[in-house]
Amino acid sequence: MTFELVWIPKPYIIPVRSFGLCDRKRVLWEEERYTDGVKWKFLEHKGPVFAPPYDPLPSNVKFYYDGKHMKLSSTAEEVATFFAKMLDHEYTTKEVFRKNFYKDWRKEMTSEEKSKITDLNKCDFSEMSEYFKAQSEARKAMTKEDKQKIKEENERILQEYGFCIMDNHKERIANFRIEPPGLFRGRGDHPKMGMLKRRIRPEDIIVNCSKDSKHPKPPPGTKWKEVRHDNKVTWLVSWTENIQGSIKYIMLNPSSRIKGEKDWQKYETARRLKKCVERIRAQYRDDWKSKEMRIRQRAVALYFIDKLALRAGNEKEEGETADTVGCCSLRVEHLTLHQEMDGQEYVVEFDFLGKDSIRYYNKVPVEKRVFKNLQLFMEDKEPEDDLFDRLNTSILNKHLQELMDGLTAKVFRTYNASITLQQQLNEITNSEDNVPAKILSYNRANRAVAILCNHQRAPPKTFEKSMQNLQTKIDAKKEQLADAKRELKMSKYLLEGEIEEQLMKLEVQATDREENKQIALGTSKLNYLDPRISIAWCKKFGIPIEKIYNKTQREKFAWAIDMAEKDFQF
DNA sequence: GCCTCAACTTAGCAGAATGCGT
DNA sequence: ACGCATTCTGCTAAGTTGAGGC
Repeated sequence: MTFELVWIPKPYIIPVRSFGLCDRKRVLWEEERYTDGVKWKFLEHKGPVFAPPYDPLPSNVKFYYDGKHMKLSSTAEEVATFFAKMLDHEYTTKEVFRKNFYKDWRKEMTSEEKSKITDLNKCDFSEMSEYFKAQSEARKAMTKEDKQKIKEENERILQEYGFCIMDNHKERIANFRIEPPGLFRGRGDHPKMGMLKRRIRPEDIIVNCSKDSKHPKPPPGTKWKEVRHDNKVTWLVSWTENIQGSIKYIMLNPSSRIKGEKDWQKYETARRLKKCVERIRAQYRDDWKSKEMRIRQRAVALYFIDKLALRAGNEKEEGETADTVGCCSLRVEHLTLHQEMDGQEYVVEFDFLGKDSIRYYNKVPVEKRVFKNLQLFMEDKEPEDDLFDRLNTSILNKHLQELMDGLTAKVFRTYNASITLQQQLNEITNSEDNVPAKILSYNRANRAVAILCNHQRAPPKTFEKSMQNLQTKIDAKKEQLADAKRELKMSKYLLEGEIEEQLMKLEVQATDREENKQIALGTSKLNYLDPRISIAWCKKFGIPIEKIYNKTQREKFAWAIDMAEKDFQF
């Protein structure tokens, strides 16, 4: 997969090799393409910003064990403060959380502390907790000047550590701050919740930069674990985290050339799928009849991935993470088959926890053949058995690769999300509508995608109240309109028109908010919807892009803003 | 064919920043 | 200008993918 044109983002330093086309307003330059997985030729940065060292509690803030004051060693105290800061959270009451915390906390105690502290239930962190609450209040109540000082200091750190130079471009770094120590809280029912996430030191850090760059310096008196010069990868800094033993990275911001180009490429792959998706669908439908079990399973799984936008579903190590599944890892217990339901034939009821332990619940009528296959796959199995016992993501992706270059399971999610947005926009946008009504249409199209991808959120805590407030405003506006109609003034019609428009705007807002109660639009907007669709739509209907994308999003999608014309179709 | 691991994308949430009505 | 509501941003967990070792 190569692209002749390379998009060059704005903050470039020296436009080397800008001999290519810079046609009209597009900012497309022809630049040397790297081959063999080379990601850059020059990379210079200042290294990470470490978490501030532990600041011990003032002596009047006490910890009590079994009702008696006990002075903790600095190390044990630090870990205790992590717990104290979470005291108001429900999960500090969970058995698993407490058990994991206690086990890891003990490791940080002196032998004396270990012998004294033998029961977490006898530990009283409440004074510590109150202290932190007071601190947080004090921070909120700071004077403007003090707040301004902190802001300026943060800005200074950002300017110093938040940027790097990669191949003539000054680029923003995404996460240049090292994750501070604390207690791990996974999502959902995580077996490792409460474990101590340890402090990262310079000795844990691998720095990646180019040989000919000014290397980042470790803090005085420390050393990096390693400095390497691997230009086949995009990260600047990495370290191994102690909870799962996985590697964490510092990488570039989504606004960077390297991320933007990858994003562009992702959508181009999805557009190539568009050209052959009907062929692929015909194929998997045909495969439902295969005499080989593995092929039938593959075909039904692919059908789910395509129709329901399920994730691939890798196997996970039991006991290491929350019990969640995707398509290939579905178990018999996650499906219920209904020969007939609510007047529909062959209904499959899905109920499982997906990524981030978000529940997927759906009732879907399927083709008779799919239904019969599912019955076959579930025959003689226990609820906890795999539905697709002859399939995994590796087999599936190898098959997909044969169907189309660059095709993997996740491309279907991107494709179906983007094509849905495009179709919805084409269908429901009314060119006669005013701007707020058009934006409601846009949000509805976006919502259709979020529902497809099962992007949920907890309803905002203030939801009911905010709906009420809005309704109050609407009522007031209606009254105002009635008043205006009663009055006989020169400016009557002008005024009426204005109020009607304001009322309409409020009503649209109320509809939008209500429909969005449990739906999260952000994820699909950021990761699944080809931004060129939205930008073209804005241009076509005269909607300012700012109404659709905020500043961060406009930076991330700079490539698309540069290249999409009003007639772009996904 | 497994399995493991590195590298990268995708995800929801909490707290900070901003906006808006009074 | 102030206080609350809303939006934005940062954070980091949790996925997917492909390569490489046996």
